[in-house]
Amino acid sequence: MTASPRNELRASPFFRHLPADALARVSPAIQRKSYGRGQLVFQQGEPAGGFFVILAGKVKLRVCSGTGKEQVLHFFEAGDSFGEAAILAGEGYPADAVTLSESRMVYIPAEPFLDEMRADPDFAFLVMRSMARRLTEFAQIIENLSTREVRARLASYILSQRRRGGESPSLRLPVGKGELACLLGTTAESLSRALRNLSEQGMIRVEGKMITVIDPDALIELAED
Amino acid sequence: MTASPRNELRASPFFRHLPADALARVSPAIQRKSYGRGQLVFQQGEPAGGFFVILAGKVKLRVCSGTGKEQVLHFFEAGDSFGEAAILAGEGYPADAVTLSESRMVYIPAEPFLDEMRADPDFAFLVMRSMARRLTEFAQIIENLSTREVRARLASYILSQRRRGGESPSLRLPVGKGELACLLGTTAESLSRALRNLSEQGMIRVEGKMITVIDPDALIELAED
DNA sequence: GGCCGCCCTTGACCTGCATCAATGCGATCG
DNA sequence: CGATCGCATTGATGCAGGTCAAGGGCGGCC
Repeated sequence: MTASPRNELRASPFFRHLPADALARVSPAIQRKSYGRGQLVFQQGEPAGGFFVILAGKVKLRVCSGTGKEQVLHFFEAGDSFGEAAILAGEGYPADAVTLSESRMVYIPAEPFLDEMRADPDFAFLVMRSMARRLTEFAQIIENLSTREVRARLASYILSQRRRGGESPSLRLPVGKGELACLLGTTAESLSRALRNLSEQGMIRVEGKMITVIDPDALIELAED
Repeated sequence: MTASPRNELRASPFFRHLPADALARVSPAIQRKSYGRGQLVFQQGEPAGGFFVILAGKVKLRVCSGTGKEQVLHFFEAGDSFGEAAILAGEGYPADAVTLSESRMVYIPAEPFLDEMRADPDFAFLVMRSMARRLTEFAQIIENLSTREVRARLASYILSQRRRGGESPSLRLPVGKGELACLLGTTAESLSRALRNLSEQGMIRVEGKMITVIDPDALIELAED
């Protein structure tokens, strides 16, 4: 269990590249944390005292309205980190983080993190790049939510997953359909109908969590709206 | 015209704090650019070779769907900078930038910008903070678009503008109502109806671009959804 | 002052999608 | 091996808000 935190940290892109002495500097400050499924890691508005690296499990970042409607911003899995931006903004976490499964993580307090960035420009650039990417990702979400209908968002999501999977025609949904609906800004019911529709049109085949792309060009056209 | 680019740069938060020698280092690389109203500064997907600081004028950052529906991400004005994140992400600009009025700006190429960040950690932190803030702002937009109805988004916008204006009860819209509608993810027609509705409910008073908040508590309740 | 063009408003209509409610269908467990 | 729980599907209905079309106000400009 407490065996080798450092080796585990190496699994995160944020730490993989760190020179050994840097890792040694931050190591003493970090804490290990375990969560059950569906637990709140932090909450929107809570002061951001540190960030998290996932060793095992899945986490969603989400915002909620007063009436309970939920919108997922991002799904994280083992090796990912989240919460860094909140430290830099200095305004409290802008969203909730909730585990989707039993998870183990490390918590890195703000101070050693900021010190390390100051000391190591390459590390700082990595953090910046990751933030900048997230920014373009959020811009994508906004574009999808605001300008596209549900079927188009779904098509766009399927295409993006296919790209990540090396253009292989079939892919496995990383989360349940209810959660996916929250990422796409719709409901489980509407997503179900959209999936059926794309199947009927012969663009995809759906078998549980497996989706096979049959007609990529039709999907692309649909996604363009 | 060419009088004193450096003094003008000082108007930007990004450069105000820079030591004189740093400013001297970047100055030779920058270019001044002028735009008419409604011109495209850069386009979604275009490789990001640099970023912009506005000396005079207004600019909107927006995404568009294939069918032409537009969603504004942010309005920028004199002193603001935009496009930095695209350089760091290294993936091309994630949105369009369009002038809302005649504008003068400076263009700073990526290289001297990156060099300066490497050389000056404080500067790098400023950039990071600004990106992190934009990230929380985008999260807000996503929350609004996805989980709130138009009237609630409008209420939320009015309250945020009131905060910026030092809690003064009356505020002036920085842009036309058509543009504002695009920021709120709706149409000019729907925004018009929402404004009338809030007026009828006695929450605000509307006179052209001037909005007076009459019942802040009601607005707050409405914004919570 | 009067004409024109732009932005805003208002009304009537229509549609995409959320909502509600019921059922299906595996997995897990006693 | 049936009972149960979580998740997914399907159908029926209602509504927020987008779209289309027609004025209305106002400032700029000749």
